[in-house]
Amino acid sequence: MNMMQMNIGAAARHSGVSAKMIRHYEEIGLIPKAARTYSGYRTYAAGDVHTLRFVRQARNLGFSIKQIGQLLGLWRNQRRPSSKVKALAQEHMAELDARIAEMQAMKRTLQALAEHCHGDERPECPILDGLSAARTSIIPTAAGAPAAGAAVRRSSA
Amino acid sequence: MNMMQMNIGAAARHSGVSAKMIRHYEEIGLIPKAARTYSGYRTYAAGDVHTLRFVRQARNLGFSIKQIGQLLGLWRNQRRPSSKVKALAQEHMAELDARIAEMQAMKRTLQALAEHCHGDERPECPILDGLSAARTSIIPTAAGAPAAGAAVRRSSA
DNA sequence: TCTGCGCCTTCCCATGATGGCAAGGTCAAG
DNA sequence: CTTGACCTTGCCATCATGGGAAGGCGCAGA
Repeated sequence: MNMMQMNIGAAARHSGVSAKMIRHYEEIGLIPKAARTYSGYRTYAAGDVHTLRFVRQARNLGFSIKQIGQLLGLWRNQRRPSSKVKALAQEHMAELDARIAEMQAMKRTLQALAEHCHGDERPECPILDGLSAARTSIIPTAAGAPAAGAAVRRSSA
Repeated sequence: MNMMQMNIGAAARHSGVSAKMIRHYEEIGLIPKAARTYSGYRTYAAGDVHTLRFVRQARNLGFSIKQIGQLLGLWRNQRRPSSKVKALAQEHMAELDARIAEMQAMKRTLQALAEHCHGDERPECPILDGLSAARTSIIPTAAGAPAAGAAVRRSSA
């Protein structure tokens, strides 16, 4: 048995990246096209799985696909300056900070409204009052955030 | 002039919700279908704009469209128990906390890796080393988070 | 050898919230 | 009437991911 070559399912299991996403990453050019068996099956070697693991780790840290593409380029480049990698990481950390700050601002506002809500059978509710208030006061512009319309919203669940 | 009735553009300006999104909200049933002029233009009264403002404030606090639908229902229901509103708010705050914790975990891991990166012209880089490490250690499962594959990712910006 | 099961392939659709563009109708002012 | 601003609908794109269908491949057991 040749453990050095595996099908996409095994590569998915070994890398933690779903087969679905492996195909997707290949399609968008994030990773090189996989070798194929004569009948069309994609085959992966240990090195390919290593790359996939790298991608997954980067996703776990919240890097975008675009950023991961850059990271992969640096990873493969033996003559990269580590300053470029660090810059990429710091840029991403700044994004994280901005999003964290934005969500914390939401949380604070919500908390303030909820604190005064009795939360009983009566209809009076400062939360609804706050939401229907004319003022734009709500959301005090999270420090250096993407202004009005943007916002963070959903994840994936 | 009848300030009580306006076209979608004016409603957008007065509510802070784009015309595009107003149509979208109507289409998905979040808000009732707007009245139309005989030639097909949507018309909005002050009350409609108030509703739109409510929706925007809720979006600004990060509520999902689904949750906003529930909030609107409670808002319109004069016999709502404030406990339901509060529960909705607290549920959302918990989601926010989870996402904040997840991103903070990413930030911490990234920070730890970056701290040891020289960030100069040399290729050695603990950040890349960390990403290519075999360990799954990266991302210490943010408290009560959507496990492995999920994660928070992008906003909009 | 036939059968069946599990894996693989591609292709299309959906999510959530939003923006953009295009083709065409409407309206008010000049 | 023309012009320009505004409206209409409809389709496409984003970002990362999952779901499912329809059909091919490969191996093992009867």
